[in-house]
Amino acid sequence: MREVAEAAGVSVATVSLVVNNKPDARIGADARQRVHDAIRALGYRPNALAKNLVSGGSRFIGLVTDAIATTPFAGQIIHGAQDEAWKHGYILLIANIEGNEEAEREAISMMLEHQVRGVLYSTWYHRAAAVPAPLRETDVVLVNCYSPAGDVRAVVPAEVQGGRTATELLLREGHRRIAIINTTTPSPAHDGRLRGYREALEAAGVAYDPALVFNAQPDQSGGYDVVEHLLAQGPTGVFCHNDRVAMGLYDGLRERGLSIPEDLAVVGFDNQEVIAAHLRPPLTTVALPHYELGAAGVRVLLGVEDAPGDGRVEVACPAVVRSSVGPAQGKGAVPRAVGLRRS
Amino acid sequence: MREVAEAAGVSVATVSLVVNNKPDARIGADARQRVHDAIRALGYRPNALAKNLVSGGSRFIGLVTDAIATTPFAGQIIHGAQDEAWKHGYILLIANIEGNEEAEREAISMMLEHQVRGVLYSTWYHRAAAVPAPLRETDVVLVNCYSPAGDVRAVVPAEVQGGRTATELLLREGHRRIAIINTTTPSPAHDGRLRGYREALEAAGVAYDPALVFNAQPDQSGGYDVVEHLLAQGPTGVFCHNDRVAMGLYDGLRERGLSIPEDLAVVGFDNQEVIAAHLRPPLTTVALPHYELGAAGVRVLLGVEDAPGDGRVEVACPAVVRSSVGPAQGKGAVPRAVGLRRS
DNA sequence: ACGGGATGCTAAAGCGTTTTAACAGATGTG
DNA sequence: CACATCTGTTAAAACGCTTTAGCATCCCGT
Repeated sequence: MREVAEAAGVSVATVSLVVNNKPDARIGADARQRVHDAIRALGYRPNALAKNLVSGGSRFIGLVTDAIATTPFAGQIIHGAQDEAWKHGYILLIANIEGNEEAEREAISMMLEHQVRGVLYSTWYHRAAAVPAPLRETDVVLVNCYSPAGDVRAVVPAEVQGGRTATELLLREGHRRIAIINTTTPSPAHDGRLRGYREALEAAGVAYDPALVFNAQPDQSGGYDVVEHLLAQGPTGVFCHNDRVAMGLYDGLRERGLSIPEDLAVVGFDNQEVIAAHLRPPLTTVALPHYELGAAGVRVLLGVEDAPGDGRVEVACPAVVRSSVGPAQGKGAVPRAVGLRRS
Repeated sequence: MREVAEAAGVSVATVSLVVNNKPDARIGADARQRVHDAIRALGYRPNALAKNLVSGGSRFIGLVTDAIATTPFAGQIIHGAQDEAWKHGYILLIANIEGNEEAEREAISMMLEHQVRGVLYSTWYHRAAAVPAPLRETDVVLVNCYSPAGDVRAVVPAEVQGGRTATELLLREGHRRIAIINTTTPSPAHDGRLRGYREALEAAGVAYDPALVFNAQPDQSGGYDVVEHLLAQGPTGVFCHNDRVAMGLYDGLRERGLSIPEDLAVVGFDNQEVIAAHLRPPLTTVALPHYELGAAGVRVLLGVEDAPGDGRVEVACPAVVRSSVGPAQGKGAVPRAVGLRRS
């Protein structure tokens, strides 16, 4: 910068003024021009480090994730956060602490030392999370998790709305005997989606039948193993806890010569691209809004979007309609294959 | 820091010396203790920004990716890079430019302005890439892509070794009539894997039969659509360009009542967890070492691991054995289902 | 008792910016 | 023509730290 100043025959103060294009700076057109020329000639780049030092704060936002690795989802949270941060002139500092307490401490320290504007603390599946104490020193917002004490702002998926949406996908095609394959353990997803399921049923005037509620491991084998019991209840539609369960279900159904959606309409959850979009038939599902979660996280952090009174913002889980749901046929009992195709 | 100095009754210089634990600094035990106490009492944290300013460089490594979004893979590259960077005391600055030229320019500028130690430029699939000019101002290493001019260090997957490995997986179970379902367009993956396939065949003394080489869209539908032609050639094993093609193949085979691996042994490529691990039967495949690519990228950048003469390091693609490959049975023609199961 | 080497600590410069107060010169005003 | 105002520019302090040269002390050997 000093060099630029010399080359342009002005002071560094002037250079700073023109570089930052200060609105109330009175700089002559010619001087301004000379500075620009000098900058170009010398290939000058401002030093962001110094800039931050003097301004007292940085344009960094920290993102700590508990398992960027384990799941394709984490990538979307990062992506959403990164896009949104970028939009506001911020840069993401990411740290991924694979459940390692010490790594977590270090990561947080390093972020604090870099004077981050704030940090996003995210988990790869929706759950309660304890906010590490040092984080209290800065602004924090929880992403895809929440503090049971409710004392920290959080951005989470709207599980009950998602459950409702999934169920409505079936209801609106005339299905009345709708099963749900839930997970085995309580969690925001387990409880919320079940609640949404019941709400949708009630709103549609369909009685809730506990016999139609199944619990299974939330993966392919879980979906595969539950088929027998499921079929025994004669549903015409089923809402699976996630796409992988649906994938297992597809296999089980296929082995029995049953076809989707004719014999059984199935709705998944998560919208895990690789699976959902490419199953045969493509799976109708409800998306977990990971990208939005990340983006909303930085908005809340930056105060662009503000959280309601309780500091908890729920992001909608939108329906993704593909081809695994068709109109309800006949009723009860194990349905048989009938014509009527949907594209 | 000044406050700490006052509280401890020493100068800031002393505090600095203590904090950084300088080896050749002569500080009395008592003064050292007082400084530590003061630090604890005041909850002091060094300001990394200032530290970087004075040291002239930062502990940042930039990572620019072309599509963190599009694929679960990118996440692994980030993860590997982040872990390795962390290990060496570096922090990742990530920017994701969805093919947007301007975003790319800005991202690079911002990294340069932050005095990054260097940058990793990565693509989500293995291909040739042009290095943006401004990047020449710093250290760059290409990850999962390469500069055709060969003037920039690059870390890429070992496609031909991968192709060889995949083929050997089949060969070693006695298969001799092995088909390959490749992509339709030339690319490092297309060419390299085919070459590996031929090398493996040759090494095993099996004649190369062009009729066994198929080209298909590299996704489920591609795999599904090619089944007919494939079966017409009566292979006992097939090497698919990727796991999604294998997934489509599974569907086509199942519809024809054929079973895997008894009627046809199949090997995938990529090791896309969600698919490979959960297909029925679980898919034997060859992994694309994304995590390693990211990690090796920072190692090369930091000079911890040095690239060979041509500046190109190839990372091995390891076999991931699951259950879709069994011993070869009978020979030629469309095989019929036979007992012999593998778990 | 005295010079010399350790030992313990500090003053001050410097890193690359931003920002504020102030100055010199030009221009307008009464 | 003297004064107030603008206009264009700059000097200098500040941001929080590192680092080097140097200043006192103190201890030791003689």
